[in-house]
Amino acid sequence: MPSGLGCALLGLLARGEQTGYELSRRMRRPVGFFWTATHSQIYPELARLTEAGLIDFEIVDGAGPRETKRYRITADGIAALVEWLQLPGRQQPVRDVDTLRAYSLWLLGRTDALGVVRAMRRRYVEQLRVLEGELHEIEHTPGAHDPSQMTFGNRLAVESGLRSARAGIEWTDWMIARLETTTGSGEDGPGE
Amino acid sequence: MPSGLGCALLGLLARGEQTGYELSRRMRRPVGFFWTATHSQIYPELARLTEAGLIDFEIVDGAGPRETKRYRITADGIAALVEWLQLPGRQQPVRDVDTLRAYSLWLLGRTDALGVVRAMRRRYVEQLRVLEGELHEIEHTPGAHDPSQMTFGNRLAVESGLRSARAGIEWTDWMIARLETTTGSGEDGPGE
DNA sequence: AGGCGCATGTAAGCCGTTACATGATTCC
DNA sequence: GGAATCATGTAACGGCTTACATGCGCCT
Repeated sequence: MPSGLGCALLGLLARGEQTGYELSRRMRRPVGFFWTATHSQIYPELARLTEAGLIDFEIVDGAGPRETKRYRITADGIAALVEWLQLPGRQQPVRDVDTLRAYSLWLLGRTDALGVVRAMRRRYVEQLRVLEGELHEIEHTPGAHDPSQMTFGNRLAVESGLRSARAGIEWTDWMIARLETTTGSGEDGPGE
Repeated sequence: MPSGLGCALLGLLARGEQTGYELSRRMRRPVGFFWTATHSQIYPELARLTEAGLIDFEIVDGAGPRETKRYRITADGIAALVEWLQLPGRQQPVRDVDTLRAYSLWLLGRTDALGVVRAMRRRYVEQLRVLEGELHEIEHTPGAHDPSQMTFGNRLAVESGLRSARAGIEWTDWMIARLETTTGSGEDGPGE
């Protein structure tokens, strides 16, 4: 069974043939909204998937010191991806830096804490803006409403990101309201 | 500057003295809601933080083949944590398995896709239930409304998790509605 | 007698980040 | 002439997971 990155690459190649370079660009956008990887991870992973028979490639002529390879997913690759989709969902490890920061935010004075939270909010707002642009593009492409078309998969992923970004904005707004209105012990920060 | 795990441990020790074992339990719950780590990661990290002077320990007598150490955060440790809190928020790497799956969900027939999405929904509902229990506990402890008390930090983290879980439920509900109502090409799955 | 909780560590291997390395073509 | 894009790889290092390893005290 391929790794998370392997399945991300299979998911991209299920949409059509692509070179390693094209895959690494698509891993930045749009896949980067929910899974990140750089080319130094992608090229070795493509070699592993090839060895496992889940993808293959043909050499085309390109502009570099090395051969340009155009990758394709194989029937075995499609089967592995479909099998992975249906695996019973084990609890995925969570690593949320913003929440980790919030957990220790009581150590900061009110002014500094507000600064940190407002900076977080700005990032969520920016992310929402970008994803709304993506959704706008997707909604005008054919197949976005047909569950058997790949565009539908793009739409599902964007809808997930939108809801995460909105949840982040609501959360930071809630924190800002708490920090602005509560008086606590009447001081600006932990007692000193 | 300590790693993410290092800052999680500093955040726990800022709340009071603890042994490595106690820290590893607290990393499962409640910190596990937003940052996961096992004891095999925690013990080496505690050694690194000790060497950096951010924490120290005293040996107490315990029940094992090795000495039991009770860790404390130092003044340098508090300073490092406060500095980390205020770092400009660089874009954090995202790795969301559920969204990655949704991205390839168009490969499955409608029935199978619904099964996958309903299983995801069940996990979000369960997580929401657990976090609502946490919130109930926290709200009855003193300091939960005072931004300078550590209980306030606990509350911020739980509020983050609650919003994520609710966003997940909304997202899966939206997908379920789409999969149930749309007819697409009139078939159950990609054309074969 | 066996299992669970307390308590601490090491080792192997994979995953991920950052930096190093090369070289053609195209655009400014 | 220089920067960006196309195109592919390797190396070093640190993070993370899984498994191995030990041993006391308490409860059933």
